[in-house]
Amino acid sequence: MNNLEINMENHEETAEKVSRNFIQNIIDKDLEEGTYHKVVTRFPPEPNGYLHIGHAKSILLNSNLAKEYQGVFHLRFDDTNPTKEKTEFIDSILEDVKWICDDLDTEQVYYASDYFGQMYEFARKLIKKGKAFVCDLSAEQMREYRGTLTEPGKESPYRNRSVEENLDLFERMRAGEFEDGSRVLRAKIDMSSPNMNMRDPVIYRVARREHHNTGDQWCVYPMYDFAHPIEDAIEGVTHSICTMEFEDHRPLYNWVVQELEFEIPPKQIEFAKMYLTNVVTGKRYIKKLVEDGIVDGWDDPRLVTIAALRRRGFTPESIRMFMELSGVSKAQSSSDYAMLEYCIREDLKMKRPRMMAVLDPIKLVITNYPENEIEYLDVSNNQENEAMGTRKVPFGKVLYIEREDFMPEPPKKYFRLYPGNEVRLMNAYFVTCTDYAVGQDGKVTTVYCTYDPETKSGSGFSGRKVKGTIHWVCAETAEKAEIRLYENIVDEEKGVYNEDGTVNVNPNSLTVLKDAFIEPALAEAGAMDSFQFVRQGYFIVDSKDSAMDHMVFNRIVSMKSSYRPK
RNA sequence: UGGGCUAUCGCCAAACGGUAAGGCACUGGACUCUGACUCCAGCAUUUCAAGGUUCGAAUCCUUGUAGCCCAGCCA
Repeated sequence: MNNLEINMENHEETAEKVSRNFIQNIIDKDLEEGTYHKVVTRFPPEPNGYLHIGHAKSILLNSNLAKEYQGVFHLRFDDTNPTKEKTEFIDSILEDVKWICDDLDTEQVYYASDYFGQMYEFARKLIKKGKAFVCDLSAEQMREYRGTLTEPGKESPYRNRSVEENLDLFERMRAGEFEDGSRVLRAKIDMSSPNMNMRDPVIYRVARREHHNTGDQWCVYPMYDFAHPIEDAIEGVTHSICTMEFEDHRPLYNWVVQELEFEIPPKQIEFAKMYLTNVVTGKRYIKKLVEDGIVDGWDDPRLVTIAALRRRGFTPESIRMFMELSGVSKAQSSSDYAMLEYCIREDLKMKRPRMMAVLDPIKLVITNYPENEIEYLDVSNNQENEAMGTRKVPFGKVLYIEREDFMPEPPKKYFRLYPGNEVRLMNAYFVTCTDYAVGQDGKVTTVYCTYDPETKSGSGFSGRKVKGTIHWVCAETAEKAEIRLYENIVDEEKGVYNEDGTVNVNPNSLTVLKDAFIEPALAEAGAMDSFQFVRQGYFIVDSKDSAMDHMVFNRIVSMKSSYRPK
């Protein structure tokens, strides 16, 4: 080993020092002190909607932690409230979680509803300990008894029922003897606690609802605060990582864990939710947009549900990278959408082919190019990754170029085509603009040029340089395509709803370009293939319906451009 | 105005009493057969504010200020 290699090694060691987040610090300490010996984490969605980008943070945080500590990660459906839950959502969540962490297998999937029997017994245990009671107060009465944020609550008149009576009543609740809402089981804690969650919280309610998993087996269902710690304990979860709004629930979580005397008590840790700037992440808002028909469904590419991002062309790798770059903390924060775009650009740029497509075409005629001749140029699929090989691209006398790549009267520092200027046609020849034609509407229709055969791409020509390079597509062989440019649908700076109650929708959230042309090689792509359209950004084949006479592409992200006229 | 939590660059986020990492964004410049990519340079004399302790404070103490969460038989 020579000195250089030694230096490199040292360098790598120092560069490896990556900062650890506060959760890793907690786990490190727990392991060191022997509180736990194996890390078990979980992601516990309620199947009442589709997952969005914010959930991806929780999924990845939990699964990565399990991986890092050679532990186990569970996907657990927190399906304790049948009034809101649907199998449609279970299916979508399963699909999305599998997509985000590609190594999830079915053994890691759990259902809270599978523990209903055990939960019922745990509730009885609480009753026997004198720590829970059946309460006959109505919902409104209970609200009155609860007190306010600044005033303590009053104890329920049913609080001191005997253990026997409570056991009997609870049994009859379960047997279906009482109407929905007529009685609940409550934990007996402290009505004067400054923490509202500790004021004798409801832990079981009566609800005659068909459950997607247990059918009509139950008519009493446990509440989150009671069920969750039990679910964690049953599964051996060590670190129950949730979002900040549950911080006030931690004392109750710990109360349940303690009163039920679990051998290895799970520990709840809270972190701040991920918000994205100018994007709707609230589940109820997304739900409303779907229900109101403002978007086409939960996977409409203008949303940031996982399904929508997937359809828009984001890769799981890009989402993972985004979460890694974002970090974890307890401070309320909102990540910049630009960072997500950076991640998908970064992920795609080396691994997807770069092809030519013209989104807003005008014709370019090469006056000195032979009539009816088509030549096939060798073009690299990705100049930065030669392993991606080459392809043949047809070239002829008549081409399409981008409307914005020609200006009759160019502003200063415009490097593209204008009368008298010479530019490179990418992967082909230099052309000089000699003339142009304008249609009745005053818009340019055709640009006339001459080309210089000596300047052919790959010929090594170095006689002169040009400032601009533009892309093109051969008119005779080009295929037609439809391009959809999606923007995130709602501008949250203005709020999701306007004052009159209408949804504040970005009117330009979807732009459809119907007259785009793509090079022939692109026409062979299958649905969900992604490409970089040279100088246009990254696109994904969204639809290739044989009934249509063209392909449909969605834009993932546009490219940066440092040219801004005026 | 009860309780809980948070406050470090436009946006995330490190720093754990020893003299403010990094990424995104942005701005210059170099390179260029993509005005992309890449590269190089610049971007917090200061950590919500004011006091205090200390040789030394983003870190400890005091007093304020601002934001978020909690009064579902939702999760």
